Amino acid sequence: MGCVVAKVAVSKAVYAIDKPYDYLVPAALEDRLRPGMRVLVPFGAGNRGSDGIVLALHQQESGGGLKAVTAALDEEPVLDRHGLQMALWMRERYFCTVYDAVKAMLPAGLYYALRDCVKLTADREVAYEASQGSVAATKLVEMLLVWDGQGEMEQIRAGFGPKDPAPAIRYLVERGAAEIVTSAQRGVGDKTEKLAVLAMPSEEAMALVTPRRKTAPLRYSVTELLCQLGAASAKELCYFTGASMPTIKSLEKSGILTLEQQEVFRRVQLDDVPPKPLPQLNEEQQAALEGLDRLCRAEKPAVALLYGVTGSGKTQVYIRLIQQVLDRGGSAMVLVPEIALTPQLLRVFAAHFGQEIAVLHSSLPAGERYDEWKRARSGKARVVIGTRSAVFAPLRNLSLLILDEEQEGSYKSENTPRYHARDVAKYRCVQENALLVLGSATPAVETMYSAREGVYHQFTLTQRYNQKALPQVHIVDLKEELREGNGGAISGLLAREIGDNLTRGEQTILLLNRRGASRMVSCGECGEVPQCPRCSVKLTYHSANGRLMCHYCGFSQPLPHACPACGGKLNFIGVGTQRVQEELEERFPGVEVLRMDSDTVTAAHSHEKILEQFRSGKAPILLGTQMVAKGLDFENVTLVGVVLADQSLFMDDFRAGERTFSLLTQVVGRAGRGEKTGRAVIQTFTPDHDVIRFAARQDYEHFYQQEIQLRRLRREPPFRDVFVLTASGPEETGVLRCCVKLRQALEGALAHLNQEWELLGPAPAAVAKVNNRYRYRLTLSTKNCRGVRELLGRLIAQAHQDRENRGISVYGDLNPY
DNA sequence: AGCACGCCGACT
DNA sequence: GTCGGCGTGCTC
Repeated sequence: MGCVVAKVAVSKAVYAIDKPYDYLVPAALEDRLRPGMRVLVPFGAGNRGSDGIVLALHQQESGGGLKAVTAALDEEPVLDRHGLQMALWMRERYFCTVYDAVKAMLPAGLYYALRDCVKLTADREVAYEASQGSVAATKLVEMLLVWDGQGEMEQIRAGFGPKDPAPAIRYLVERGAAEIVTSAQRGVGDKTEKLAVLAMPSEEAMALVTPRRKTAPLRYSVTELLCQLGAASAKELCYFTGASMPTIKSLEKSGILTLEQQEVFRRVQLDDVPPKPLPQLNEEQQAALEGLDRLCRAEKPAVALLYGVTGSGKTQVYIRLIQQVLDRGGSAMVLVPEIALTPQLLRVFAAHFGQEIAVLHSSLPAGERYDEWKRARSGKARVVIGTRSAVFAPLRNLSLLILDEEQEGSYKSENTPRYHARDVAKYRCVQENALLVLGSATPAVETMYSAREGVYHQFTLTQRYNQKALPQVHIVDLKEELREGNGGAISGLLAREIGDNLTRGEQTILLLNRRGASRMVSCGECGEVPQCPRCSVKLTYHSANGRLMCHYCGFSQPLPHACPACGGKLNFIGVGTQRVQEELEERFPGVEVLRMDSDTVTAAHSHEKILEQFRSGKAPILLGTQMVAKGLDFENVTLVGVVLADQSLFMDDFRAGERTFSLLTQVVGRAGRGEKTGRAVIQTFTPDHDVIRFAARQDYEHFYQQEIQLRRLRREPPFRDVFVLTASGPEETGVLRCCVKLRQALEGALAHLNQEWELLGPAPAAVAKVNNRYRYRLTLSTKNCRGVRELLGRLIAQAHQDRENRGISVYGDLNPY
């Protein structure tokens, strides 16, 4: 007698034991179940429910000893053959489980939150009867009766406190008084922002929390703040008071506030955008279009670099190219960096493709994201535009994939699976025989290298839009400024230029590198700088809420009145945007300075609103971090100032030069987009640094020449790949021991490797401790090949299973930074 | 990682 | 004599 067996990638299987597990398909599901559908299966000794995805189905003589699939979670496959293949590819390349990859590929709205519940199967008396003999079981019965006979595992754990409820549950289950059920419910996830609204008159609310002000200070502070505001996002409440989500939740339970779903990213209305005729192209653009279109129609997949200086009209080429793809019945995808996905950009595309567009963005509300995903899958939308994760969008007949600003770091995921959208895009284009277009004014060194080597096709746009000259750039030596007694953030020259702009009624953009934008406090007496108790970083001061905060773990505390160590007076150090703003207001009294950084960008004051305010010309100066450098086209901006160019230059990673060059080039290009010629001022402590000089001249060619030589010399990408293995755990010695062991195992295995390699470490990570976990890393530089990936995968799994490594987690990352 | 099975000390 | 401590070993 034959039976159907499903190979399933299981969610609860961690990396070390991740493999396809065989499950019997019950007769009732035999006709319905297909590969790519998610299922609910029992897993582990406790047969707890786990979700999984069917990788394959096959006939087998007997299914002896196999467990059976509990239920199908989908009506239709959520991944096709290519999708499943890609998940397997991601596992090998990014050292994640197959299901981790699957989760990254599916929209959050489709994600099932699995809840284990304990359900009483007997009535009140019988249940009590059965629980006789175990105090804990009796307590559990009482708890469950209060909750109408059923309770979630989380609730029960909370109710039991430090005691483990598992034995009590087993006790009842064995006696047939209860059962464990796993329910799959579409989870909304915590991605969407919750809006807290005061649920009663403020006097009443305050009366409720005031008596316990001493014992529950956070509840008090949150309520107090909410009374003032009436409504605020839960995130903001936490930010300003230092509370965390449980506090808010408990206030909700007490009926003091209610939580409502709020859309983080308002779905941009694209219905009312008037259609536009196709853009006219100049000769260069036309040549690029024709070349790209030829590649797109070719039998074989290809990669092309569209290298065009800022303002050379890459977008027009994209639009024409997409139109031709649509005319042939294909579909296309445009990926942009996180910060570049603005309503303006969406409108440009909507003007040409209208309802054919689906927008996929990680901060879209889960429901809408799911809708857009479905529109793409059904073929209703044939142009997907989105950020990193949109690379997985279920488009059919994909024939063109555009990665704009391909050098941007936001294409690399910093969480499991640590994929790079460029790599995934490349893989996908090969799978589906599509053309991959990498667009950039400052391509990643690896990309340009491939283009020069003839691996990628290259198309170049050299002419700036309406033939505008590049801005005049001045480099200011801040050492010189210091010698002349100006220790402020704004040099004499920059101040004069700003002054000129003010009198002329023209606008100025000032950029502060994020790394330098943090502001710390330091004791004037003993020099102490308050540090995060859980992480090895200094706390940074946020004036918006008057607190010292940790950017790594979210810890925060009110700014102390005096030094906690010696009682001395605290001074502010570091040049933050706030500090520059103050300095500007001093120098130019009465002039409005718009500030844009992660502090000022909140639910109420979005990115877009600030930019709109600036665009309308109300404020003469816009000051901000990286976000001001990207894709802003303002007619009236004639001056760009880089307050401090050095910060990103002296990081200890090989991409520092490339990133600095790209950032400076982009921001300098922001000056003079309109009729008037622009100027730029770059302030730096290292005015002779080549990267800064090349960027000032917008000279990518020489920057590239120098950088590629350096990379060759140092054996960095593209000549080799970098694998970083990071171990983290609560005890430093254990983590270190784990790394040393890993290193030894690696060295042994690498000895037989038939290619060059170099192994560094263990060394503490740049931030050695995060959330009370110490982090050490090994760095292996060698050419990325299957052998190395398999070796590393094996070693990570091994480390995971090592008894000595309890509590330590190890992960691998390919070409991080 | 979880979770069960299994073998030793503090209580009814 | 049992409840419950945490030391090994497996997960279809």
